[in-house]
Amino acid sequence: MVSPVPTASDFERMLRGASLRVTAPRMAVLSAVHGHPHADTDSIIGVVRQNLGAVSHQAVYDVLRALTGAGLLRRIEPQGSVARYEARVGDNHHHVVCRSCGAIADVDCAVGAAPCLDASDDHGFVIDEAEVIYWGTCPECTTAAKSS
Amino acid sequence: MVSPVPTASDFERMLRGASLRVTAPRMAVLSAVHGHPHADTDSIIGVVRQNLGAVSHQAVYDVLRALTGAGLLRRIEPQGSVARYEARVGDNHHHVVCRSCGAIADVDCAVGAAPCLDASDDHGFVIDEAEVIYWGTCPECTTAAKSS
DNA sequence: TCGTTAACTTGACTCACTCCAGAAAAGACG
DNA sequence: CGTCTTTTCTGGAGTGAGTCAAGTTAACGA
Repeated sequence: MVSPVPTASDFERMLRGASLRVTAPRMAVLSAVHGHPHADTDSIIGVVRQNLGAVSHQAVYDVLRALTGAGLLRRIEPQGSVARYEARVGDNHHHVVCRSCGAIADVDCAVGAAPCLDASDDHGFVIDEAEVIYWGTCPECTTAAKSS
Repeated sequence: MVSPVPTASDFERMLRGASLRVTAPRMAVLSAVHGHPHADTDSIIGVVRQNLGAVSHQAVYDVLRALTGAGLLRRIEPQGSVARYEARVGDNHHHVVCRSCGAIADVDCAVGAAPCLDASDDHGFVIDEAEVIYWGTCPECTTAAKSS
């Protein structure tokens, strides 16, 4: 794992490690996602443009797909929400989603280290990943609901 | 639980039980979803039209939403797929999705009865449901990959 | 420095899904 | 059974995330 706040050269190293060309849009996207976990594509475009000026939305979509494919980012899309991206990859962690405000938080896996990778092995599928989404209410919304 | 192959009167009972009016489109949608688990909206529209003749897509969307809200259907939408509906509700079960062909199968929960409802209780969220999606390769695609 | 090839720009387009207003049907009540 | 109220259905237009395609630009290895 790189340092908690990766620098430009960290990003560059990541890109080269994945045999991807190092370009300004890619650096900016990588940085934006590291700085704004669980951001949707639109927010990322916003952040990237703040840093770089004009970047086409298409470029951001391409970069996000390339980085996701290379394993540098992870794409999550809870029901009823648009696609979101996060930079925490490689560790098997999951998410809690607030039903009322859509907030997302990371949760480490409950059942040990590589926990939920065993289904009751049905149907002959070869399972390589288990994705868990917890649905609930975040502290803010819980408080708001109580006081009403 | 009703019989494995619910009849029209079962559907009617379900609708009335949910204080929903009994209409032909609703019956047809309910029957279509029971007969085609994990079908997407478009397929459902197709099946409904085969049985009823002309039905607006809007009606089907409305019905699906009403039935989902009433708890008679469950909506699932794995990443990269459009919304799908299934009739198995009430029991906490999960899904395996094939990465290559998108096939979906039901899986009972691995870790006991109401299993994964405990996250490592982070962030003060009040969790009411855990949704698990297993990603992997279905038997057909596994075979196809091996023989290539 | 040059050529190759991947990456970016622009702009049109697709497709699932939603919104709206009016017409029709279902259920309740006398 | 007939009328009234409420809910649902129809048809058509609209929205918005995401994609496709063609052409230009820039990264990087030789």
